[in-house]
Amino acid sequence: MQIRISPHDGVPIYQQIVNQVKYLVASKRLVADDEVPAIRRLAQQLLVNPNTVARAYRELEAAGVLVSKQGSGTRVSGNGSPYSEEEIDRILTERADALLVEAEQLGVGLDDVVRLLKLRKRAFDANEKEGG
Amino acid sequence: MQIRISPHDGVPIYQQIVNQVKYLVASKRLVADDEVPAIRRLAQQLLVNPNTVARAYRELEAAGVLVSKQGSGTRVSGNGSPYSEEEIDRILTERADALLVEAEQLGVGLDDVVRLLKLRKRAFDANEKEGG
DNA sequence: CAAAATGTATTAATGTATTCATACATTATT
DNA sequence: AATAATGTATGAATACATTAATACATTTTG
Repeated sequence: MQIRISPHDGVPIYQQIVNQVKYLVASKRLVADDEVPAIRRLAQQLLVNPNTVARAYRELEAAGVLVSKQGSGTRVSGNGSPYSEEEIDRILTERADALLVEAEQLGVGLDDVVRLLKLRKRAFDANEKEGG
Repeated sequence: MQIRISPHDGVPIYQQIVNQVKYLVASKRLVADDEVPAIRRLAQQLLVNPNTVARAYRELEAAGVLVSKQGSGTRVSGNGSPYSEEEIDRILTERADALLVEAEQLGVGLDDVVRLLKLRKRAFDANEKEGG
């Protein structure tokens, strides 16, 4: 699994792992039932303590991205997120508000924000079949 | 100044103050040259240590939102953000990507995200003349 | 059944962030 | 000038987050 961490980036290692796995799933590089590396194996690959990877996997499981089974391994979840419609709306509204305030503060209008969002979405989708 | 903090919300007090002042400015409840409460006064109002408010004001000054002058007071800045076009683009791109990954993860498509964003923007603008 | 691989749980060590106590410097006010 | 108001700076106490060390439980594999 292609993951790169920056040990002194300010953002915690386990969080970097979470973000990148989410990205891999969102961009279809990882799909349902794909197996992810064993905790100890990824830990060795990243030169990091196994507990750090375990924590990342645990959070990803809580987010509905992965499913772990003791003795067996960890795989990409087939189901969607474990959140209710209401929770999803609350989460996204919160993020949307933060983005709007930030943009306003930086002098960027709604139209430009929407434009940027669509641009990034395209860049995102373009990556679906590449890489590996 | 209407600010409410939740001391044990998980998010730091100084950060809550920063967020809310940014919100007040973004929604035009505070405009250029408006004076904000003195550090000690807001601290007393919020039942918080003056240094906590001082830190919030310091960060807001670094973000170009406020301007402090020793002995005089603190006011809303007239100028825009202190960031270059390049930095603004980098900041917003980062946030946009995070939002897209989150939405994808939650099973929400681009169209719905854009719809939500426009909805929130309207709710935002509707508040410009109210409150106080 | 035994061994090896996997995830899980508990506790401790360490680093970082947050808040506070206190003193200082500058400006406005009288 | 004196006083009071303001923001600024420094160091310590405390709390929190992150990572690590170690042991445990479950499942697979032979």
